[in-house]
Amino acid sequence: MDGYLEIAKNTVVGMLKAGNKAEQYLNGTLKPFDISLQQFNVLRILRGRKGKAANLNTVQQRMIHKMSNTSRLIDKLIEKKLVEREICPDNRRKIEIFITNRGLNLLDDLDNKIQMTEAEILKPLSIDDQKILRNLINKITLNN
Amino acid sequence: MDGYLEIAKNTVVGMLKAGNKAEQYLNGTLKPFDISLQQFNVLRILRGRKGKAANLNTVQQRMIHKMSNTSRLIDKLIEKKLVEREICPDNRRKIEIFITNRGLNLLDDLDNKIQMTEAEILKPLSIDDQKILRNLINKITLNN
DNA sequence: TTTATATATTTGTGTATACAATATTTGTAT
DNA sequence: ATACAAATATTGTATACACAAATATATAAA
Repeated sequence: MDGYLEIAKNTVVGMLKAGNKAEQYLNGTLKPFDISLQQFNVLRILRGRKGKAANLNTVQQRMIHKMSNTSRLIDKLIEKKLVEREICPDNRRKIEIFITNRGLNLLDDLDNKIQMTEAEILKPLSIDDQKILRNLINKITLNN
Repeated sequence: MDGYLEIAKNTVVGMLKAGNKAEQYLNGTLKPFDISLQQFNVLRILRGRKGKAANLNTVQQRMIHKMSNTSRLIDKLIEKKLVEREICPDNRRKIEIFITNRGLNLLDDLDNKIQMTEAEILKPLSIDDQKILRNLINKITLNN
């Protein structure tokens, strides 16, 4: 294997490892709150809509993990009373999902802790390196 | 949220997305061969040992995904006759795992396809950018 | 030698995930 | 209107996974 392919391989393996490490750390932070990273991200997506409803399709498109089963993930959040689901009156195929006050409060509690975890993950990098890394990664995930 | 924290957040989210994208692509390439990314990586680890045995502990440490259940993953590879397992004679607690010829042949078949997938994932980056990305990521995953 | 402790792997079990199949509603063409 | 296709979400099902508990072996201590 020549140099070019070797670099590509190492880069991709590194991406996998880095993503996995971030996931481990974040899940560790979330675990005491009995919530998974995917659930947390859905909550953040809903908070970002600032009261506006989101239908399942929209949520799915913005999710980090493109899992095929957002329905059941939402079910779990509903069980915990962190979100609510209604049938969209305009189009009864769709559903509308809202974050509850309880969900918002949970995110408030988590924000600091997640920030600390993010800082921990990126600790080996200077702020300038972080910017470079973010820009390179953004190029890769542009269409996702 | 101020700039610093925003950068960290975006960087971490980007890492998650990039890792996920890479995983999706690689799994897509592997799927026709009825093998998962984790199984593929174990096979590559074993090939890297060049005939030397690896015990389960060693494999687990080198795996990209630090799952707790390497036993059953090995079981799957044994079912497919891609690896073999023996009890270590020196220390009967340990097992020794080898890749079979069939496993090596499968890796041969896959090498080109995986390289093409890696190139596809990294297509948006120049080779210099790939090096920079790899170096930054390596700093993050140094202890993993 | 017996007991305790550490190491290495396997197994049990509940949950998560991927993928396909199935409703249900809407839009479109005949 | 009726039939057909598309969009949207849910459910079935097999597999994968995380985590803890159990098993088996080895090492150390009393």
